[in-house]
Amino acid sequence: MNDAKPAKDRILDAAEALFAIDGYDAVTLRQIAKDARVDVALANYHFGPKRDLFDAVLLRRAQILNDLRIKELEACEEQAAPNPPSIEAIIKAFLHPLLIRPETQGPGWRNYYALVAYINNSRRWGDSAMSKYFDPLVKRFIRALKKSMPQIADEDMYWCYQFLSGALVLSFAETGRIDRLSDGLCKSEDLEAAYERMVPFVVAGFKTFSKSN
Amino acid sequence: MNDAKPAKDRILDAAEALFAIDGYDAVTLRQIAKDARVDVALANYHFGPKRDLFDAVLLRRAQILNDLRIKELEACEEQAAPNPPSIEAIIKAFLHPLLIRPETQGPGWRNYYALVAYINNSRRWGDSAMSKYFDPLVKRFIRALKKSMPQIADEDMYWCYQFLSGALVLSFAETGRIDRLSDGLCKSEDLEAAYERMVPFVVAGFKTFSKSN
DNA sequence: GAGTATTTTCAACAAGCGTTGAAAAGTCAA
DNA sequence: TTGACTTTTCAACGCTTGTTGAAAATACTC
Repeated sequence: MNDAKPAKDRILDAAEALFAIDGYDAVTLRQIAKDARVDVALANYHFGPKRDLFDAVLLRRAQILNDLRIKELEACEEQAAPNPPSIEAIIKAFLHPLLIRPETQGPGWRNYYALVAYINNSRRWGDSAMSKYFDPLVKRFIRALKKSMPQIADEDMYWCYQFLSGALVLSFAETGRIDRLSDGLCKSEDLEAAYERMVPFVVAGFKTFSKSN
Repeated sequence: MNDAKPAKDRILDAAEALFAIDGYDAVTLRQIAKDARVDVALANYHFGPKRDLFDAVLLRRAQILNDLRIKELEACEEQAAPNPPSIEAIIKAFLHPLLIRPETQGPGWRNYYALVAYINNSRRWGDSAMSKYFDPLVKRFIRALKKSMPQIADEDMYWCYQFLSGALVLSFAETGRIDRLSDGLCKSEDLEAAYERMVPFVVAGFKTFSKSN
């Protein structure tokens, strides 16, 4: 909510923060406009109807995140060449860019992750703009994983990714659930803690299916 | 939508189906009433305000499901006594009752799972009626897991449950994502397929942290 | 079958919604 | 300073929302 930012960005920021908590329908353009210190009509002027504003919020960060992921994947592939990289290296390339770093700073990214959780777990937004945007990236990672696990059955691979996706998306949404369950011992905001444990957890899961039987 | 059912149940069924797809705010009482073939005002008469109807939908099945889970957990504990049960047995006791069985038949349960995904991944509904209802059960399972993994650190245990929760909830929500990613090879509706793979996946994940280091 | 309770419908309320067209303010080049 | 263009505000539109109080219909008891 920086005054220096142009109104268009302030609208995106406000929309992102509100959508992240309450979802699409509970948020009104008037709330967004108020938080952005802007008239209601301006959102429509810049982004068109409400649904298009929602898509704009989603797409703003998708490119940045996926570029980072692809870069890390290619780096670990080059490093391991001519062999395929380890499963762990691929999983890390997928998860590591989500950690808040110089490239991905500020509360906006955290709100964005909550929004991804909202989309990912919904039946309604399955074919939203973001899903279309993420699918190619995910397929790219699954191809890489298959090279490192030639014995795995295709069905097993897709289900394993589903589990990874569910674990990841819930953990980065910062719902506060783990704080409540653990009586404050674990913190939802501690994405590093989630990352450190998620890597060995899902790598072990994938490896269960990479062994021949 | 059986005519034989009392109107109160028809309202709950219709609300469940609509909330499962579109979430709380996108659904109107008029849609619910229409699907239940009932006047709008009747929902308010039976359940009070909209929010209370939502809670009623959530709580209707929570008790049934959690009773089944506790029963399976106690059964496997008895069978293993005086030793603690295996991790796999505990995980199965947690997951197995979710499969559609004589006790849990019909589309209502599938809609309910989608609703759980909606709640579980949201910041907004963290302290909803359902969360309060599920927490004691989850704590009971975590206690059981700790007995079977005395070496595990508490933080690791909670994060592992978080991953389990995310994987489970996404997979049973039947979002259609895996169908799209796998070009139809995997089916969201195939909860048995999800279950069969989820058990070894998360058991391997938990075991990563049960070994001393 | 009269009379009481419960359930269901009807009609309407105030409030808030997304959207829009025209007016105002601001920006910038010549 | 003018004039063209973009950005922002203003005021209002038609519509839908959740909720409500009274009337009608149904169910139940004696």
